[in-house]
Amino acid sequence: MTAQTRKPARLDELDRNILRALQADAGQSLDEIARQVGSSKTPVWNRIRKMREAGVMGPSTVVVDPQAIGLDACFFVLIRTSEHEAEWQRTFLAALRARPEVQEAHRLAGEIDYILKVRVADARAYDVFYQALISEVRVFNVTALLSMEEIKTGTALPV
Amino acid sequence: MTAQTRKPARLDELDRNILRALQADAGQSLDEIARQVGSSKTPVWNRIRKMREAGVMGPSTVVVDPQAIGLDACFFVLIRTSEHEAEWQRTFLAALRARPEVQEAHRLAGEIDYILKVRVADARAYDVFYQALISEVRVFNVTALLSMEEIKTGTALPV
DNA sequence: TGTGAAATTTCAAGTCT
DNA sequence: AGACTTGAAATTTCACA
Repeated sequence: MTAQTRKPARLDELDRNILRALQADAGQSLDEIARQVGSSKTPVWNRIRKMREAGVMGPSTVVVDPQAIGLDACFFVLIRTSEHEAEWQRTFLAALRARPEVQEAHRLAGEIDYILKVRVADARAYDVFYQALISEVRVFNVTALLSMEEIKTGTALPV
Repeated sequence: MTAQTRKPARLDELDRNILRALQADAGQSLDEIARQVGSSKTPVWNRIRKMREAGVMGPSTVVVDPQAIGLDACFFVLIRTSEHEAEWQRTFLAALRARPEVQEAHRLAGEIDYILKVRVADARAYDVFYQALISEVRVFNVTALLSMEEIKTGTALPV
């Protein structure tokens, strides 16, 4: 159920064009997409179905402006730990998954063990999050990097 | 055109519920959403329109599985620079925005000046990206953190 | 504002070239 | 395989409470 699941999934040029169009705007009609990729409704629709089933694309979502809902602060958190037992890791991952302010979490290769992207209302709210986290699980060293400006954001992949 | 645009946008409980539903799955029908938030089609539709216009939510997109399109490597790149002139920054930002492998870029407070999230096919492709970047713009120090496992990903905000 | 129903589009399948 | 056709369901509009 985790990590490193191989997804072969051969995609041709038409598939990639469809993905590009959908990433730009998933709310478009089939006709528009078909026109953009230079094909017709039926084949486009069949390919979308196939890619959905293959897990190439997940459900569609809307991107919400964080500031509009009062989430003005974004931190990247670098975490070093001394513990590497399975049990510790299990608790840690569960804690991360349970906290909605953690937008992203990766286990890393090298000196730094984990990196998190955390979105909160302000610095005060980050401290609350931080205190809660270190009380739940033992970590060796934590560095928080505060974002001053989002230069680029987006989930769009170069397909 | 950049940074720190204030978006007051008063949202009530119904708005927030609608956002939650749309973040979970933007492909749902109006009827389903209305049922979930305990309202009816037209008011829900009006609020969605209003929030779209206000920029609270952007266009809907699909999340594409990176592995399915051969993007198996994910790096977080920490960048220190000695230059802080406006002209240098302009060039640097333009370079980041132009490169599709850069999924995210933030200007930071503190010792580290920038953090990037970069998605590429493999370590070799990362090196190509890295060489291209440092040939375009002078940077003092670059640290690349390789992700071994994506514990949590997603754009869903806790609205 | 929210409600209910009408008209226009769009989806999703089946069939045929 | 891709193009036409069709029934069902969705979106968007409009008049009313």
